[in-house]
Amino acid sequence: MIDVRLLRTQPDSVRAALARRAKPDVLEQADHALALDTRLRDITTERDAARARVNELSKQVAELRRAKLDAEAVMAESRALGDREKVLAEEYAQVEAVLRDVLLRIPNLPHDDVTQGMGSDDNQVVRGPEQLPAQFADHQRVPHWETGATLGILDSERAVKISGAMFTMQRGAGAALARALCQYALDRNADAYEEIRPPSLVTTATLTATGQLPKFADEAYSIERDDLWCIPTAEAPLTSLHAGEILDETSLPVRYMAFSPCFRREAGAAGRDTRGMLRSHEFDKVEILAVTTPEQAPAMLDEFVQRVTHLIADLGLPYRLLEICTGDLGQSHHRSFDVEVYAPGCDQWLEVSSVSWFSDYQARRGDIRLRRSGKKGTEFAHTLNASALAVPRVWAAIVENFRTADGSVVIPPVLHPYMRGLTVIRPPQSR
RNA sequence: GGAGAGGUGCCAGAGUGGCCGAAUGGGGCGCCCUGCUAAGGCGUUGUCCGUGUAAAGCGGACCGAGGGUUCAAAUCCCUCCCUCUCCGCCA
Repeated sequence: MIDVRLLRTQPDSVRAALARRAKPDVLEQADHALALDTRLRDITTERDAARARVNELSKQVAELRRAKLDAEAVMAESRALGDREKVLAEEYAQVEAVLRDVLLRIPNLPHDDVTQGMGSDDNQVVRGPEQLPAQFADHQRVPHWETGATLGILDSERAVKISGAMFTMQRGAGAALARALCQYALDRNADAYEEIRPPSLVTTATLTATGQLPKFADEAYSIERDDLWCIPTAEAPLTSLHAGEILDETSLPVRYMAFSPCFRREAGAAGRDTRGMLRSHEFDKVEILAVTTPEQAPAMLDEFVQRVTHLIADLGLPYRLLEICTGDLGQSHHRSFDVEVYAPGCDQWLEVSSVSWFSDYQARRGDIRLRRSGKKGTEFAHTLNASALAVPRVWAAIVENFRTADGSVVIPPVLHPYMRGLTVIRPPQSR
């Protein structure tokens, strides 16, 4: 949520920042919010004045009663004011609800350094190779779903039988590889990050804090009977870990990491990436997340980029780092980078991580604040997160990049400790 | 799922309609006292909204959440959530 007071006091600069997102309806929403805010403050003023008078009259009634005098006249005035107050309170609740809904749908203000752009085509490659297909051998040009089926490590058909389209299932060494990737990502960050095993089902409030609700409800699985949602990412429960709390400045930054399943309806992606493991309704991911002071945030963003890229680089996968432009920035994002891995078999750059800084946008929604020593009052914290490792796409990239001429897949050495001694996944006939 | 108990400030805990934003104790912070420590004395200690250039001040709200009754609600009524105990069920 953006700061409504900032919108109130500096509407022009807020509008200018929002305009950079190249989404025309956003400005209309901002203007709508501004109008609602004005109305709400008018109501507040009148309602508080009425309330103040009622409080005063109530004291008079008490005094009159104690003096054994008639209080009926005072009570009558108070009654009338009470009626007026009730009307105002109703309108207040109504306006507030609409304002809240509008505010929840207004995206975050992009950081000044984010490059201007209309969409994903304008994202800038910050680091890494422009794709050079020639350097890949023919035996690497086999899509992972083919290799996976041949090696018996991916059983998409049965996954579909069990759960329907866009679910996947790994078997044997393939299942071990998926789990190894999780373990690897967790172990690599355990030096500074507390491991959390969060719930996979969360409340509406939790999913609202991070920004998935209310605007992207269609993307999440809901469990209506119990008013719960399946998490689309561990970002949701991790961010709400400190919801409603006031953190001491000296305790920041706090760093968390979590393995979790992620559930996505992929409502807008019907027909896309239907084969293999590039897009599915359920996948595993290791997420890292930090809550910081505003000053700590930029350095934390750098730390996240470093950690994620090193993690990928040490697997031996070709990757590149992109800075997301204003037109492609997610709703909650203040600034973000994507890490993409090249998969030669399907000839695609696969997004395996998104590193994001949310400024105080999520913290305001989730009410995560910090207190500075010696200073009165509180302020909103900053949140950042990154996928440390999105399992299926990295799995796919490994199977494609490390496929050898005989159809085997060589396991990256950093994963050997987690593979029960297996270093190469060989075709059945040569085992 | 059934029965019972309970949710009050940083913590413990009092408060059953007005003088309660809330006793008391502990903790924290500040000052004083003491050679040091211990003990002690005095003071102070929440959040949010509106108003205000800001501070001060003023007004409002907050005793799990939401609604209701009343001139007036921490206190009475209703619904929900959560915690604890016992029973049942279960990994």
